[in-house]
Amino acid sequence: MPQKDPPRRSTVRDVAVAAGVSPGTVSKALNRSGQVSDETRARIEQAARELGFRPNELAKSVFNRRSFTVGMITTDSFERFSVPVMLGAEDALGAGRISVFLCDSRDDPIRESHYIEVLLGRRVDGIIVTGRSSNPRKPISVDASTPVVYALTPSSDPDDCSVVVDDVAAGRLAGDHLIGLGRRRIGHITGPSSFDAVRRRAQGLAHALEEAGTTIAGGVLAGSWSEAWGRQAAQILLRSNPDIDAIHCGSDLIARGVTEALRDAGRSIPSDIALSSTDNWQLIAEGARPPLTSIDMNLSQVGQVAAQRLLEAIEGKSQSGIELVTPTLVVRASTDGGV
Amino acid sequence: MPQKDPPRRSTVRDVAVAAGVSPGTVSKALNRSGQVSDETRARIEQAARELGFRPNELAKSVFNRRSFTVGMITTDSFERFSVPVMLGAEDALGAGRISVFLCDSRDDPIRESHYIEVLLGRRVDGIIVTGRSSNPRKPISVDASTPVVYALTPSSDPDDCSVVVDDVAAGRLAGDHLIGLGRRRIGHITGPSSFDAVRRRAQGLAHALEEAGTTIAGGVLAGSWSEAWGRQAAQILLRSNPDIDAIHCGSDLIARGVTEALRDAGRSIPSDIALSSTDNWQLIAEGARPPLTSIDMNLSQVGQVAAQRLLEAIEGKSQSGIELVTPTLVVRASTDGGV
DNA sequence: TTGAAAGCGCTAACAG
DNA sequence: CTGTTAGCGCTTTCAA
Repeated sequence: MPQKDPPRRSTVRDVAVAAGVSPGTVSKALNRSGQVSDETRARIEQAARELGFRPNELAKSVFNRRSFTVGMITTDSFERFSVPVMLGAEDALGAGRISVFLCDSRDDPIRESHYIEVLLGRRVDGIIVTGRSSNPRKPISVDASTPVVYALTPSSDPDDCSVVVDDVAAGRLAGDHLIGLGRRRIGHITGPSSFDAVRRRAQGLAHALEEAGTTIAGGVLAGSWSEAWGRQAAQILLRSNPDIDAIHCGSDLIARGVTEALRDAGRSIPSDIALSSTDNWQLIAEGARPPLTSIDMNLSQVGQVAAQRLLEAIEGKSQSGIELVTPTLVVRASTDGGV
Repeated sequence: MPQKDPPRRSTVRDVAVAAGVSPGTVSKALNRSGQVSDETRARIEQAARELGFRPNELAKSVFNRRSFTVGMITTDSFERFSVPVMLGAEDALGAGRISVFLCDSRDDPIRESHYIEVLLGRRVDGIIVTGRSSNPRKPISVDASTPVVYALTPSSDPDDCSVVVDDVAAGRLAGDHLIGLGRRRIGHITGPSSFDAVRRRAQGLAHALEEAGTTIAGGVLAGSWSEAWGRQAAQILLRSNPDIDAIHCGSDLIARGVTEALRDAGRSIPSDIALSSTDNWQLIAEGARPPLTSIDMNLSQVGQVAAQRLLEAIEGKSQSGIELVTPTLVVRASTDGGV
């Protein structure tokens, strides 16, 4: 009879003896299953309260073969992008009384597979995989009975279920907005062209401009995600296309750099040049001079939808393919001189 | 005989029949406990591999009364501050093969106590509570057998174990640095004085200046954590103390605002005015013109130490009181004209 | 060296 | 309405 040193908490049996009934009856009373007389139930609940009884969910899980637990693996240390996704997912899952295991793989395949082993050992009901970039990734390998949903970073296997941001729509949204303001000579300064997101956003922007009979002024200026690149690219653009009347940026940080270069060049925002960007990173967008109009990628919605799909898959109704979440335009002073 | 629909994975018993031995022997062989002949062990491992057997940690936990799982509760949605703490903790715990449950209470007491219930039900071995501010908080209520460590935001009960950043040292570090550069007329622009961190940092700065025979020029300018306040306060300071030769800021964002105001005023950094700040938020500090010297609060170390203390408490060696983590100075161009 | 049996904490089936 | 029994998956005495 092994007796361990860890804390011995009160059990169903303890409650049973305290209430003078059998363990089975305690279970029924506390779970409102089966038929128990009000009088007995009251006595049991009383005893449970006095003993500070809290049912052991682990034991239930063993019995139910269901842990009400999911794993969330990120490759990017939950930086700016995956945090909102993760919170959205946690939110949606919490409502279904499911807890989330946090795993930061740091983009290391060894760590990642280690985490997968651990999660499977803990019998998670499913796994959400998230990352930074929207470039597809190799699917993780788990036994077929554990559902997996990819968020933000899709799986390269089209049979998997992925939920990502609609980058084309993001570009188009910005384009339509600037066009709607009457601008026609619109530049685009963005991140490295190795990112699918960069290419798709540019594509969406180009489509919007095409419909208005124009093209991206100066072409797509792809560089890095930094403020420094924003400053530099803005200078290039002002030199090549001095008559430009709007610029759309691939990130808020880039846009910050652009605001500075424009100020240095004596161009005012938005009257001379309207400026929009992507991410809607509040602290950055609102702190800029002027505050930035930005495309919100609705990352927490990505997380919520991913969680939703995972729940469905756990229930046996699994989807496959890539689901797109639509971004939203947030207008601020950098395109809105009116207010 | 309840037969559930959830996936039936292979069990010790399955491996046992496949290998033609008893379950007990499988357990011994796989855990390298007890004595098993090499030949039998090989056969068992072979069978386990073929069946894709993975031990059910939940069942082990029930037996061991130890889940190798901890809960992490944050009040601030894992924003900029608690993310590094959480990652540091996850790192330290992962090494001990402990998984982390993520709980975002959003500063809502109802949600918080709900999460605590859930965590205790899942029989976590311990709980880490973290938040945004360094102001003490009311301790969470759990049964005495579940250890709790507070990170970043200390418990108001001195008998609890808390791990926080040393704000006084942060202020002193900045002061010593600026003094070391030969500056003597040093201003301080910081966040709301309702934050303990704000008051303690100012205090540390003041001490450093005192030792050099000076005081904070213009007094402590306490406002908000925004860039806008940084801009505004810098203007105030330039007016009241035009001969100022250094400014220390309570956050990188505030410092960003200050850089702009100084540029507008035609003061150059660092030759006219040296500028230092707090947080070392890399993206922000490095993107500034010039890049900002900043005090790194070593948040991930806070998380690591908290995890360490929690592990000790789980082993029965619990500490109490507040432990301070020392910040680090990161020098960049805003105080270093030399390079 | 191996197997049989009992138990971790909980629940469901079946009697009474 | 309540108690008994068996079993979730695993481990650990204790015999053989």
